Amino acid sequence: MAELEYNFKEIEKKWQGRWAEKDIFKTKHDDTRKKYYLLEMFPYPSGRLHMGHVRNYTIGDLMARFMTMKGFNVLHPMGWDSFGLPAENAAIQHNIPPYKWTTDNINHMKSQFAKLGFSYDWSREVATYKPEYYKWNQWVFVKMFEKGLAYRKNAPVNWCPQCATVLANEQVEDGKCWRCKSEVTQKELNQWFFKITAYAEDLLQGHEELKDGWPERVLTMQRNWIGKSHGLTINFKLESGEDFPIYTTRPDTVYGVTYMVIAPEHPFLERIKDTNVQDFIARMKKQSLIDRLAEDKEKEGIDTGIKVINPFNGDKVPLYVGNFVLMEYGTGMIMSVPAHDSRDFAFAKKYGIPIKLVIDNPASPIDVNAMTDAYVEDGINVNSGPFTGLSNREAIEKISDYAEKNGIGKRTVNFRIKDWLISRQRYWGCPIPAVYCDTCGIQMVPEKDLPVILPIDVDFHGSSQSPLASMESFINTACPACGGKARRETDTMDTFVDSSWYFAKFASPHSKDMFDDEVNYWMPVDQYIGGIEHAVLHLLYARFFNMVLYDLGLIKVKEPFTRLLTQGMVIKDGAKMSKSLGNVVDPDEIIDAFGADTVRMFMLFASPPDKDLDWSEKGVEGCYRFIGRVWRMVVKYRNFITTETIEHEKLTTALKSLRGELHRTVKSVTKDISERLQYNTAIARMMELVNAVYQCDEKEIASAQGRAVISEVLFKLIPMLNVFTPHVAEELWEMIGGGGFLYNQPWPDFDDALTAKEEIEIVFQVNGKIRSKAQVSSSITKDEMEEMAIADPKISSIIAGKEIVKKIVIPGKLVNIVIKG
RNA sequence: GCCGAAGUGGUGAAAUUGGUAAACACAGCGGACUCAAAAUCCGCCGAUGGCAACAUCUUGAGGGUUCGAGUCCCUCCUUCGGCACCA
Repeated sequence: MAELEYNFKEIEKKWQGRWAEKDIFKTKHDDTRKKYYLLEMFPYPSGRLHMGHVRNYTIGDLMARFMTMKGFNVLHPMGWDSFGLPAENAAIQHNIPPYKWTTDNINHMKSQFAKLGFSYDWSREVATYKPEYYKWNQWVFVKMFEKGLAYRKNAPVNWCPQCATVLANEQVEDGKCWRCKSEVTQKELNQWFFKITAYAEDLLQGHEELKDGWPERVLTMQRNWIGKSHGLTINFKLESGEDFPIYTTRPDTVYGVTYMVIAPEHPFLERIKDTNVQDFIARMKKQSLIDRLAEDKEKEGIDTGIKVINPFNGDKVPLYVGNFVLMEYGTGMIMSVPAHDSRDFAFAKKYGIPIKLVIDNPASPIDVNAMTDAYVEDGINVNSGPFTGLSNREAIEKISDYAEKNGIGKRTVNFRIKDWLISRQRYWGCPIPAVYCDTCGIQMVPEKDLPVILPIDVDFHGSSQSPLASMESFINTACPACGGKARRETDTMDTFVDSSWYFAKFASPHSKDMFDDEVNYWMPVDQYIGGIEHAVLHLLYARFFNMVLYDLGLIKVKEPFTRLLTQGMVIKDGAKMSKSLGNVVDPDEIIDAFGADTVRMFMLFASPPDKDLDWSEKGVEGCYRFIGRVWRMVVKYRNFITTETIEHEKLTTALKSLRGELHRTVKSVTKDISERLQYNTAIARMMELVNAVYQCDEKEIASAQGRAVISEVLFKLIPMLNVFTPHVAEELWEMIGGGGFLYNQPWPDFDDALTAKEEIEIVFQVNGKIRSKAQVSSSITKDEMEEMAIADPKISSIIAGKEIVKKIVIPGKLVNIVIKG
């Protein structure tokens, strides 16, 4: 009997070998079936898979196998986000060249993928560190440069001292570097940017298309990040007559302006000679932006002595320099209305600036001298010239109309999102294809000379500096325009550029050009799966990049990801598994102890995919037990397999009920997977079915009709198991003589007529409280239910002598009798 | 402050359209098998009271709508996530 033990090691090896041998996961264009592109976010090849990866890819594999069984032509590729800083750190610390370190890691992780039995089409593998891939980063970069979407500018940028490179705004979290968590500082540097702001409106509009398929919270995070606001730019004037434009979202308060504030970095301030003011500006500029904007930071300012004229009422108000005004937002200058803005109120109190009420509370009039904070609610305009008496909501529109008609203002839309800083002072990334010539200035490398190859034989000498920066053989080149001496850009691209289009490359991985026609057969990705942490990073960048590719005519869809599933984290002892906390569980160890099928099932059973999952070794054991229970059941009944047809009406009650359970299980498992994305309950339903088989009398199952029923059970249950535990499912399929790869079998169907229970339990309530229950035939009528309720001894004793107000009968569920007194 | 998600047994969690709260599993307890243990199979398992039948209570708190609320509405509390001197 030894060969009939559940030996997961042998089984998993056997089927992984057969799948590979027959190359069954390879995908081709096929017009006879509907396409389905399923993608999980590709990993950074850090060396080993962690549980988060296992969870992500297990969910993806389930959906890929399910859609395949449902008859779709499924694209399910995998690749490597293989540029990035950890490779350089390994090089510096252990003197391993980044290329070798990365390649070794890819090979190791690929073997781990194989051990998990994922259904990837490896013939489409893509790795971003390969010249044939990153050539197209450079090619698109050149196109973007030509369109003004890639540009170089001097700007204050985020600098991570630990990583020795600049960072995009999206990569600074809470003032800290997203990768190494060290404090980010500000530096004024000449850097390359992608003009994502040009697509701010499109990125926002695109949400309309995504709102059914994406989690609400991801859309919200992106909306907040894009930060669209509607307002009015008002041309205040200096006494000299010069324009002094400011942006406000509260034009209704313009009659209440009592001072103006300007950012310390504003070039306007160069004209001020006053040494006190210049000292203040110098001091403010020294504070990093992060310090200045810290939450509890005291607002500081100084009067410049300059007066600004309000175009609405002619008021002359003082101009202050203030540390809280941002140069990058609006015009870098603001109007201040202390009566109706808390920050302005505090500042005015501190510097003794007058406060002027222009919006009153209609419910309880405000005494401006008694105010302890600004009045920021809606109200009625007062002291507002011709606009006095309007509701402030109305005043916003009327004042804006007036400003536009009289040339003193213009309705303006502002966005908080800033351009994407993409240059990195690092070695292990895609070279930026720019050349600097003293005569011709910035030049792009011509298309015929692409790719600019990143040299891989480099020596770090233990230094944290990028070796490119001092590599003369790389730097020295000829100017593409004049042929004279020129120098290459030594910065590389943010690795988020690499991952902004890989999903499209999977669709035509071997094309000579960036893509071939296949890209538009497969795109968009129908279902994308990955972590929530990319909500405003990768998921925003990729949408932007895809829109650029759309405008270049390379891709026919504007939005690359139709549906998005953000899977939860893997938690142990109340915290995310991480090396620093020491609560990491190595997937390899668990696979060795229980098998890949068990690990996969646990990942799907312990919680719904979008919620966090609590790691529990006991829970893993439970899944292992369930697989064993199925195994023993199949071994026990495998000799009963028959092709005899079932005569349903002739079945015994027990067999009828088992068969009903089977069809109900298929129905709910199908729905849980395809509609509800709730794999934990799908597994629970299968457990119930297996429990029902164990509950069924063996002699009944051994009967002729019993054999037919158990055959049906096995021939439907095992294909369902395939998407959760593919190795053992294939083995059991072979055991019952299923034939062919289970991977290629159709998903089991069910007969809806058989899903109805013959006998159901109904409840009898009095005033909504359950007082009695009864087993009845499912064909019972409403009238019969009502009669039964009244006749029920418990019910009748409760309602005896009471007035019945009404009776509510819910067919197949309950009877509720409402009584008085 | 603004926006979003969540709060259910000892634990992970179910409850699909407002209709039997706690499915399924983990842990625990008991039984069968065994010389014994493991494995396996079977049973019990929200709280309180009761020998029991049973009764009462129970989905963060308090109100409301309804014959009936975990689910809908209002107020509040807590936790997590995002944005935040953005004018």
